[in-house]
Amino acid sequence: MAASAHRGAPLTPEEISATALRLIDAGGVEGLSMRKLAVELDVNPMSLYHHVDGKTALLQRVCALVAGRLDLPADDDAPWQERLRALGHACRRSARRHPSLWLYAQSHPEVTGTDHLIWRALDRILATAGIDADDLVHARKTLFALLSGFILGETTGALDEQGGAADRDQTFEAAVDFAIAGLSAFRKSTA
Amino acid sequence: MAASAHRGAPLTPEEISATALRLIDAGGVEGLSMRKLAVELDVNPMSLYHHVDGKTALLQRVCALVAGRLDLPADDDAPWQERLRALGHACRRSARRHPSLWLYAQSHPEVTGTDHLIWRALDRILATAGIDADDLVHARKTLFALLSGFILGETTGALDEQGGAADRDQTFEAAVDFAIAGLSAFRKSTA
DNA sequence: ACCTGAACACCGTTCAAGT
DNA sequence: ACCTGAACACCGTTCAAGT
Repeated sequence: MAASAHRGAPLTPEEISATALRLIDAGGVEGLSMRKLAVELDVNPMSLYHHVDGKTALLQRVCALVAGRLDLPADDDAPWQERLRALGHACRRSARRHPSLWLYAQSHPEVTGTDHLIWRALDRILATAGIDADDLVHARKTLFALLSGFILGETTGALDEQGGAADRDQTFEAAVDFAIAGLSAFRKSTA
Repeated sequence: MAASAHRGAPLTPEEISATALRLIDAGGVEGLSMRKLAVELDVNPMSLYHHVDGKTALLQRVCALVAGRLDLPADDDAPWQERLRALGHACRRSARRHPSLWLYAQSHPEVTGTDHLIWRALDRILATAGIDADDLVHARKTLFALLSGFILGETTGALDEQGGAADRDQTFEAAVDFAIAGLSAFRKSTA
């Protein structure tokens, strides 16, 4: 009845993270438990604690796994508007693939370490856009809020429930246009 | 040792919600349990189930309690920009008073029922701002995302951890300016 | 070294029995 | 009607004992 000894291979970290991600996608972060993960890996629940430092550490690794798969836009010479749009799409794509994990990560930022990859990329885009140095922090945080909130609303469904038969992709494009126009508030401030 | 019979009064819904809110503010939504709430009310844990339909229903009531205390801006003849700003400040104030509840509510929108109060008020403001009817849904959802994301980031601390010694209030004002400028993307679309 | 059973301190919730 | 004890089906995690 109980899970028997693991089949040969000694349970790699990659296997643990990948399986956890699969369970999260299927049943949500709330539905993941160390015990269920152990069953899925055909292993005694307590064996996991020899490879992971606890549930929080496990979730951190899974977040890192997903973050590594983001395909952020290159720093090419495309117009900054396009790169901004591409950054948003990359995040949305990932969030649609792993909704429950994104929901969790956004409520528990300590688990992702403030997403270095994404925000550094955003900073480079804003620099190209000619944002005043004084306002760069404000601009980054504001765009962070907009993107974060959009993905949150899309993931929870709050955005859809707000009525209006509008297509989600269409709304997202509108939000990007809004952001591009909004950035003028920062560019003009010292003019 | 165990909690004895309740002291006289027969445990009103208001008392339950108010006590739950207090516990949430003190120890987070995650830290609230039916059992702890019962101890706090000096009642047997199972007695609660005669007055509330379960933990989810309890959280719904607590959210409604907090939503009722929002002081949203009046529909006066102040400029729409000011009313927009005031709407944002009202939400931020509430979120700062009850951070854990807001965090929970934003990840579980089913618990708030899409916040009718706030979004109806926002719609009225946008109407005053002269947004095209075609774009109103997009505009509302975009502002929803921005406000929601800002409060999320402020509540979790993700916004602060992004470096920059910028004052939070200052960043919020900058975000409102950004939003006001961004709305021009909607106003010009049919011109 | 690696694995494991039992145990601890929790959960939300059900249900039959009490008053 | 209202309350309650015991119980069920879960959690994450510790720890001493096994191989």
